[in-house]
Amino acid sequence: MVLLNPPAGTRQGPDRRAGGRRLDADARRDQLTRIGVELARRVPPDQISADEVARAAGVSKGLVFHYFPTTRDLQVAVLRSSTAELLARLGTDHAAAPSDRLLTGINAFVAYIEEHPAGYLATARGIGSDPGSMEVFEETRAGVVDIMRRALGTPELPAGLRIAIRGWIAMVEESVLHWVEDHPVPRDQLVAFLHRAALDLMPQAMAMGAGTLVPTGPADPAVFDLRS
Amino acid sequence: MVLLNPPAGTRQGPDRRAGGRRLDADARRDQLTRIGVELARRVPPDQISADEVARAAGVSKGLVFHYFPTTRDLQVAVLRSSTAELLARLGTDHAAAPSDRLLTGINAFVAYIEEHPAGYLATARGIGSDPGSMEVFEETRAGVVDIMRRALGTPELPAGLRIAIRGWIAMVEESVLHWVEDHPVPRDQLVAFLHRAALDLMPQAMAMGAGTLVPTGPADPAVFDLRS
DNA sequence: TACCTTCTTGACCAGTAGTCAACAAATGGC
DNA sequence: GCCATTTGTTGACTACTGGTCAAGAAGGTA
Repeated sequence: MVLLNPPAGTRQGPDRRAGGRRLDADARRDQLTRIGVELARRVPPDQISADEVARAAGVSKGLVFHYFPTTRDLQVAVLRSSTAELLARLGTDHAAAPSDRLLTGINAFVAYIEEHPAGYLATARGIGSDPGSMEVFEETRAGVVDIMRRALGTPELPAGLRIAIRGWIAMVEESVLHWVEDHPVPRDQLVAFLHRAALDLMPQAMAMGAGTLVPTGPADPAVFDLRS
Repeated sequence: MVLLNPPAGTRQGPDRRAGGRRLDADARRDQLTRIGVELARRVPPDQISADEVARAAGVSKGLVFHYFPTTRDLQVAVLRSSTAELLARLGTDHAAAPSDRLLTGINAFVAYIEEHPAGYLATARGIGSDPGSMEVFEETRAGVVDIMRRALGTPELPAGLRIAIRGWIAMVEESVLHWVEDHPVPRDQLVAFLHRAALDLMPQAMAMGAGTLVPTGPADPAVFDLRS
């Protein structure tokens, strides 16, 4: 019960555990982040604890707090590292035409979610209210918007188009997350639908804020009535 | 320092604070939930603590834990109570035509977010990874889908259409949350865009899973190339 | 060897979620 | 009016976990 701080010299042997060897700062930080990303496949990112990461790495909890001042910082680093991979996979295929690059991107996104369904669900919805995590979310979504901007070949996006692109990205995310639960329609039809949706929505989105109110093409209210 | 449990009779006076009077179980539970909803306007729902609610209600922390076994249960009750109001506001206007009901619903949603921008952002994205909270999220989204199903006048939705509706809802949410930050386009144009998007997407969605692959209308890949 | 820098440790502390035995306000006979 | 039972309520207590810090070990350098 009486465990007073032993001010000197009561130190046990080296105790070289798995990752316990001395590493330089960057290597250690990377190692801890990697271990966190590993853990995030099983545990939602907002439930990763410094203690857990420390145990998995074979180091002391204090060391983890040395590199990540708060648990949130650790979680944000894990989150950022995870989303970086997704962004990297979406931005390929630079030579093709915009419409084809878009299709490739949608396929890559579906593939990514098929690989880590639980993990992506946790990072997409299990963000929590932490400002740092929300910032990563924002960065990621902005990153996807920027990939689309480059695919479109324009230096900047009109406000209406930017809003529509963000909305469309959310639609893709939600559709795929819901689809992956039980695959109720063929995969290629889902992809085609989302691709087609982008092609249809963007021209109208450009009209937003430009004075003209959705002037292009037909829009028959009756198509929205299944009883007809 | 030595505060041993006084096993008998050391109890101070009645101490009737604001809400400290004896209430029957249902009334007390409702009161605590209401206070939680109040708090949720300032604090993200996943940061509401039993202690805080207890203080605001003028009762002991133990009492809150009597009604809500865990802090999560409290937060989920708050969340559910909040989203119930939103659903109630979206499902009105039963007499109008489907397309008009849709428009009314979009307007109601935009109005709701304009009233509680921070609160909605926190509940939409700050859900966290708690299973209970995710369940409320699912219930809410399913509720909106059902409102649209009734507006369409059909007893059940084809799989492809259900996916598309969920996707469209996510698009509306994301677009409006982004729009409300700085209102870069006129409100009515945003609403018109989202309305038009639904009218355009749903017919194509119905084709999903029905064998035919997006057969209706024009789809020119060139419209997706701003350089043209 | 002595010295310095940098990485690492583990005892400790603080705050908070959750428990529980006891208490008190109503309620219902008698 | 009084006693017994039920049920809402309390607050001291415990357990756990995020975070601190003084001290030490490992490696480099002269």
